[in-house]
Amino acid sequence: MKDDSQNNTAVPSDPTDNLLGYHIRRVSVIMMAELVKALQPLELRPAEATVLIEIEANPGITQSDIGKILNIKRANMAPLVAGLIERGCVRSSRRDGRSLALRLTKEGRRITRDARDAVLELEERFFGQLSTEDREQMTRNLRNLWQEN
Amino acid sequence: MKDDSQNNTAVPSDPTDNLLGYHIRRVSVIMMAELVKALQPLELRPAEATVLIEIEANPGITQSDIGKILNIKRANMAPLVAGLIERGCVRSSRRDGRSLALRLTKEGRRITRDARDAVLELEERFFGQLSTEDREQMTRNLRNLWQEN
DNA sequence: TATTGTTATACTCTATAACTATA
DNA sequence: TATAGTTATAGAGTATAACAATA
Repeated sequence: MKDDSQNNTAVPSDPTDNLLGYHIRRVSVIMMAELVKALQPLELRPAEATVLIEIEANPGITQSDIGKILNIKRANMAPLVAGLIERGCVRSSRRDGRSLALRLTKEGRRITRDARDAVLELEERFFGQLSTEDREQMTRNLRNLWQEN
Repeated sequence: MKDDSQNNTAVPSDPTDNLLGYHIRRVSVIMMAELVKALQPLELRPAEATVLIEIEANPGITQSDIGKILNIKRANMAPLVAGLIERGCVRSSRRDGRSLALRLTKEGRRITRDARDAVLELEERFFGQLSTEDREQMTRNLRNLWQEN
């Protein structure tokens, strides 16, 4: 009944319909655009917000370790962190002669709380329609996929 | 037993662990990089391959309609299609004074077949570890998410 | 020798604006 | 007036290379 191999209606065929990768990409693009908008009032970009949240959860973490965790290159971490320091959100101290340990300032904690609220609100708005089971299963599967590849 | 709210081990906490959006993003980035590599031998970029596959499935489709379906702006479709025509993969004919109807050439059909093979091979390599049920459920959920947002 | 941080820079992708021609 | 296509261009994100300082 659902066989449309001899489909002669005017409905255009959609060769991407069964490609999981295609749908991941489309969701990712829309979601990132929404995230940019959600963080705009805080004057934070997604990478900056994620770095702040990572520092908050791991005070004293090294700049290079954050880059490794979040897959941000050293060369791109430098100006990003410099901006956060200049804005008074982060302070850095020498861990040894090379590494910089990062911590949030009071202002940094405030803006990080707002950023996390914005992220969680977007998560709910975007994925709230999914059942808890579907959501947990997708989270588990996707986490495994990127951590293994 | 699994409560680590009083965790005092050296394992760094991971504030992104439960964020579905974060995992979608990480998977998307890795997957797109793999797709770029998989299409490199054909000298196609992901957008070009997707456009070819769309034309193959809908011969005579309009350049602007492809852009609408794949979310590619007119201004970016123009040089993309021009390149495919110059390479002898696509031919365009006037549908009316404004619109261009696109079709694959013989060479275009060959390279499109190779591109689709590469895409499907990557899908299997990347998502093959998922159970059929999980894969279908993710596909369904993600398709709904981007088509509704 | 390898690692950390920094700077400069190039490349890709995507977005906007302006224009022509046609519906 | 709105749509289709084109061109030029700007911006964001990410990549590489080279360098200094330190382990």
